[in-house]
Amino acid sequence: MTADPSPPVRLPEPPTRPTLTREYLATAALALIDTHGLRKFSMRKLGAAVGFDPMAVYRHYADQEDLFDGVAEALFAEIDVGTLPWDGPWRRLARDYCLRLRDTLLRHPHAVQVFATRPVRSPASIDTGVKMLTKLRDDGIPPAQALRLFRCLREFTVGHALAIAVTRLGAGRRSRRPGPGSPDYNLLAEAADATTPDDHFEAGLTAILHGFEQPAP
Amino acid sequence: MTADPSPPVRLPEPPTRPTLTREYLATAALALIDTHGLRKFSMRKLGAAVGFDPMAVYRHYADQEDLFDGVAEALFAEIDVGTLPWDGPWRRLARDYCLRLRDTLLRHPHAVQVFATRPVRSPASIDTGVKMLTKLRDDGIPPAQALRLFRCLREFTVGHALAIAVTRLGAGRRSRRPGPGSPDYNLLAEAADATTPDDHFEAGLTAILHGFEQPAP
DNA sequence: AGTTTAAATCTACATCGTAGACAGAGGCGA
DNA sequence: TCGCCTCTGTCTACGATGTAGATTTAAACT
Repeated sequence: MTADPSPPVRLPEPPTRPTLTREYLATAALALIDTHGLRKFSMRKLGAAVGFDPMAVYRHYADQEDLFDGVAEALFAEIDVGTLPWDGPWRRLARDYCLRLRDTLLRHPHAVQVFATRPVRSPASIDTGVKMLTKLRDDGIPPAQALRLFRCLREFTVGHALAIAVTRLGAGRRSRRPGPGSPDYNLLAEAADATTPDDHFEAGLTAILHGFEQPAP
Repeated sequence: MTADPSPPVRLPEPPTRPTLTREYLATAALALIDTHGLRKFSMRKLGAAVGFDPMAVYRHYADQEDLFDGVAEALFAEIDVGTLPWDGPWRRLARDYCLRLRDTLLRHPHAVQVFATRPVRSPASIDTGVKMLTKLRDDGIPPAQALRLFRCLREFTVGHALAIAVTRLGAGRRSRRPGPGSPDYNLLAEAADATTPDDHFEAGLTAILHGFEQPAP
């Protein structure tokens, strides 16, 4: 070590900084959003957070909209659709897909609205759609009807995740819920006390899944 | 006119500029968002658009978040729940409520995400909730179960409106859908051609409405 | 009239998204 | 090997933006 004459100090490890990648930037952006919230996120902070120039991101994404598309893609990738029960009955497959989607989104409450506010058209997403429709068709469900079913499931699931994320994050920002005995303790407050904010989700899934059993007349 | 000595000129009509109101600001903000998009909206533009100082808005709303709460409230008011068929069967009432909510949101595609990303806790919204639960309870549905049902309906409806608004606004931003004959014309594209982006909505409502018929065991 | 108070205005600041010019490094044909 | 080209990252710059704070104006009340 001390024998090397020319450089006065050999840094212990040039901390492997090859180049930036779209994928890496997207996941880094997601991590930033997770920890500091969507409101505080900025392109410059992302560049700085990964140890590059604040403007470096623009070499890989045209603008913030483009970056957020990448974040949505990263979220979809996290669902890991490959490990879904593709060989089981289609109803279970669809149900598990929705549960996974919900869990994934709720793991990133600050990023849910990024996912919810854009149509995800990534190849991975399209492939999954094709695979789903193919399976349902093989089980006798016409693709058009299957697509309608999945649109329902997806909109419900995303709407649910968004609602849950938003109430969890915004908790405390507004008035507390009235407790029993308060003049505002109405039927709604009473019912809210008798439920959890999310104990309707699986029932909703079941309802949609069963409502689509019989094909359109 | 000319006899009045003290003011040199009497303006023909002081164009009725009394003071700003929270409500007026909220609807003006909604109008601005409608015409120029949420992205281009700013607090200063709102102040200027209503003919006041750019900073005037902050006298009535603490910050942008607060303003958007007001915008969501204005959207809810536009549903005009008072004219719903409160005397008909509850299923029809709930269905019409969802349809109205969807139509209202889709009339403001740029503002849907403002509505979707906050829990609306306005008095008007709470009153509606109480009225709904009361009606359902009178029809034999336990309030907790009714609340679960309405959460499903609401999340589905908002999720749907958001999805539709987002695809309509973003149309053209990305690759066109592959046409028949293209190598990418897969089962998904085929099914998409056989459906409209929203012809599943009413079926979804029906499914949820029927799935909740039998109370939890 | 004088005083209190709310509403509106003005100034100021840090930050943001993004455009555009510039720099170094690696590849590649000559 | 040389010169060139392209790709990535850097730097500077500009016009907004959200919001804090001091200041003015006008209305309301005593």
